[in-house]
Amino acid sequence: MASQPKYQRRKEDRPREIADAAFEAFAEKGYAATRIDDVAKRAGISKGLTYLYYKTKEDLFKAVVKNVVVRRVDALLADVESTELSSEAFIRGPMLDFMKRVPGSPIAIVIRLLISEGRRHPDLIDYYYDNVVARGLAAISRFLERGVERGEFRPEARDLQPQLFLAPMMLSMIWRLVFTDKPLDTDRLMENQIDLLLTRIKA
Amino acid sequence: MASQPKYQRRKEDRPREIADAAFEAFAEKGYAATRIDDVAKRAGISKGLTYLYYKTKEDLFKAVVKNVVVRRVDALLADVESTELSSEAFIRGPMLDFMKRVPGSPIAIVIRLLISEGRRHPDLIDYYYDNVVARGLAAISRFLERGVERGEFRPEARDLQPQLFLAPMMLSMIWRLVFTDKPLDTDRLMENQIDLLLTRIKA
DNA sequence: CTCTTTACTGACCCATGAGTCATTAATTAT
DNA sequence: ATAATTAATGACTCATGGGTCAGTAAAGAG
Repeated sequence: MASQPKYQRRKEDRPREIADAAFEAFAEKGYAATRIDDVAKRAGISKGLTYLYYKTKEDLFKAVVKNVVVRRVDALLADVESTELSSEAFIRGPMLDFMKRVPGSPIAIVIRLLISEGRRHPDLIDYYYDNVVARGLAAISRFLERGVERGEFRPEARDLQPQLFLAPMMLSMIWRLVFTDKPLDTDRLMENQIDLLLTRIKA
Repeated sequence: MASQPKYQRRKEDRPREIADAAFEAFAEKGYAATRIDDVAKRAGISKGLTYLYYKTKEDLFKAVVKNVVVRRVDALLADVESTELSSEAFIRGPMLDFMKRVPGSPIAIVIRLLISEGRRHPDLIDYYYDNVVARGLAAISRFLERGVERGEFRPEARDLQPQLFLAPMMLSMIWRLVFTDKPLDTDRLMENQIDLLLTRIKA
């Protein structure tokens, strides 16, 4: 009867596994209510091991945010910028789809964490702003610019605040985070906003 | 040398004083990081007294949310509904002013608390929804209806989701809560949105 | 097969903070 | 005045959970 080993040493994979487990836990309970012991259990390891890879709970928190963010934003932006559609078709198609997806995605959960815990981690806020918000806003601005150059948008499109595109997405996110069971057709909300904006800027 | 009393008994005022102190503390540190002892100090009383009026920290939390909300919303809605302006003038005037004020007001702080802690207090969420969100949305709907009846708005105005008015306010709130120091002309954001909506619905 | 290294465990420590309660003293009743 | 009532205190308890570390065993070297 060959006794199987009590554990395997997997130096390479542990950090990501722990961060994933922590993300799950934070998503469910929030930062403060999450116990390191619980994270460890989810990752299938002992509590002590967590501290080998992350010196404090705060370190772990930061790793989680950066992980989730980095893994997604790059892919998304690249994907979004590589289309050959007309400006209007692009907005009503891929961009709208993207906006509809975000409120139900892990990004929404990261945002909740930032809203609740962000003030105690200013460097995290900066990181998130630089790597997500600023890049997203810049992408929208570039897109509007391109539309004007192509003659698809009126020059006034350049003066539109990119946040006008994101506002209903934001409201949808918060709505779903807070009022999970209250009805709201968030898809229609975003469609309507896109419609408002397009009729304003279309050439 | 008449020794002054060590304290005064003020059964009537304590609950509100404690709730106010707790609101301050929650606003600064968030729910989890706030110590009952700190609340007591702010209120100028002993920790034990807090427990005479609020059985648990959670009770106190609920009282805070209800307090802040109730004290403001009634006044605001009444004020907002008692104007004799034309629909457009009303939107561009009092309503826009109101929207500009909210992101910097205590309401924003309550919303942060609800986003962070709400899931553990479903009855609070319901309370807030019924007393703030639903009433606000209903007010906007009534207002649109009135505009149509008066011939100031096109009938399609009835189909507008009221949330379209609130979306940029929401984004502004979150922006200010999270990215305190990053620039964003939130006032212009709301003006632009109102403008978009008005050109769509004006008769 | 033995030795060294180190990933990993789990029992432990201890600061913290929610909640309690015996005691004190301000107020009210008589 | 004196007694009865109860608002208010503050020292206490006790569970909790972040963080530590001595010891264990898996992997790799020679």
